[in-house]
Amino acid sequence: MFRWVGRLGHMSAQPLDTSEHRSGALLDHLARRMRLRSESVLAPLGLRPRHLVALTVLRAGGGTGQQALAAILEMDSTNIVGLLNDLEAEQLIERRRSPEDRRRHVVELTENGAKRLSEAECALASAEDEVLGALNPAERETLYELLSRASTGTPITCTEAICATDDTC
Amino acid sequence: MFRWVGRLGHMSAQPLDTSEHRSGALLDHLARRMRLRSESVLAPLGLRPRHLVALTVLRAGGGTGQQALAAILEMDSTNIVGLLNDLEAEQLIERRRSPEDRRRHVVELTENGAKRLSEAECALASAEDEVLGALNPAERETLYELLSRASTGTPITCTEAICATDDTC
DNA sequence: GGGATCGTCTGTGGAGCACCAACTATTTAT
DNA sequence: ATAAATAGTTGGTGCTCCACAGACGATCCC
Repeated sequence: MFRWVGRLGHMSAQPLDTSEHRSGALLDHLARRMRLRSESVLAPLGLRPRHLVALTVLRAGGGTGQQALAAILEMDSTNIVGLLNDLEAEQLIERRRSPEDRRRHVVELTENGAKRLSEAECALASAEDEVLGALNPAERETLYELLSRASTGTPITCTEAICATDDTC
Repeated sequence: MFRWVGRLGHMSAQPLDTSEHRSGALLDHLARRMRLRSESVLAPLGLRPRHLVALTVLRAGGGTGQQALAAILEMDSTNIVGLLNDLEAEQLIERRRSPEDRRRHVVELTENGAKRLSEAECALASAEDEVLGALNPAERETLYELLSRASTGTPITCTEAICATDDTC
């Protein structure tokens, strides 16, 4: 509620009363639960969770070089190669040389890839039902919308150094 | 928008038009991004991301046996031991023998643990700002609330076999 | 007493992934 | 034109996470 408490009196701490609502741990927890279920569901489709992440990112913002992709996925670019090799072997993505910079490989989802991704998402319905069972459809949609925006947007509007000061927190 | 399109005509497929909104991949993606940043931030506090997950779960629903904890975290119970050893070594949790079943170790967050957890969440502010930069405070709170409910609740109210039928999806 | 259960310890193996080094193809700067 | 920087690829190394199995003591239940 109030992140500004204590700013005025310069009182030292009292971090207990309103615990900061950080989503990190919950994100981690739910992602794990989901991933465990996804693995078995995705296996018959020849995919792994991380393939699905890559495909999803590519669908959201395709046509990027694979170095940019490495930045988005925050993976080492050398490992991206293997990942894309898997996907290209099944014709889910295409690597085309960029016309304006022929060093660059422009990665794009193929029609096949979009279809496979859809199938996978479809197959994950029951897994999601288990993990997000406490949320009704409208809430799940809200969740999706928020996650989607957070994932693609990432504008980092202001790097306001609020918490970077010396204060106890 | 319309998830009910095509339900009436029993047309076969067309999975392309409105792709199912599955949060799994996005969850995975964001959790990874967050975890990468968390590691460096949490290190000076002597914690790792998975410790934070455990502490968060314990704060939400403490006083459980560690086998129950293993079920919640969906980890092997043998690995829970090491995780709790780490936390107990720093007096962030306590293992007390259950009075009614003395085989059981009831795990609970100590005051120290709650404090450390708060500090960690506080320290993660900048990390979260980077990852969830596209969301405003209200949206982040909504996200937190949804994740929290999904994480703790898990009642799996109705196992309505909507999608379990033969239909293409 | 006998069998099942909880927690603990140890070890093993596979998977994910970061990092390093070397190489090619291409662009850009001097 | 030559040098330096960049994009991608390949191969290898090593660390961490984690599931799984085996064995053990303590305890509960029948």
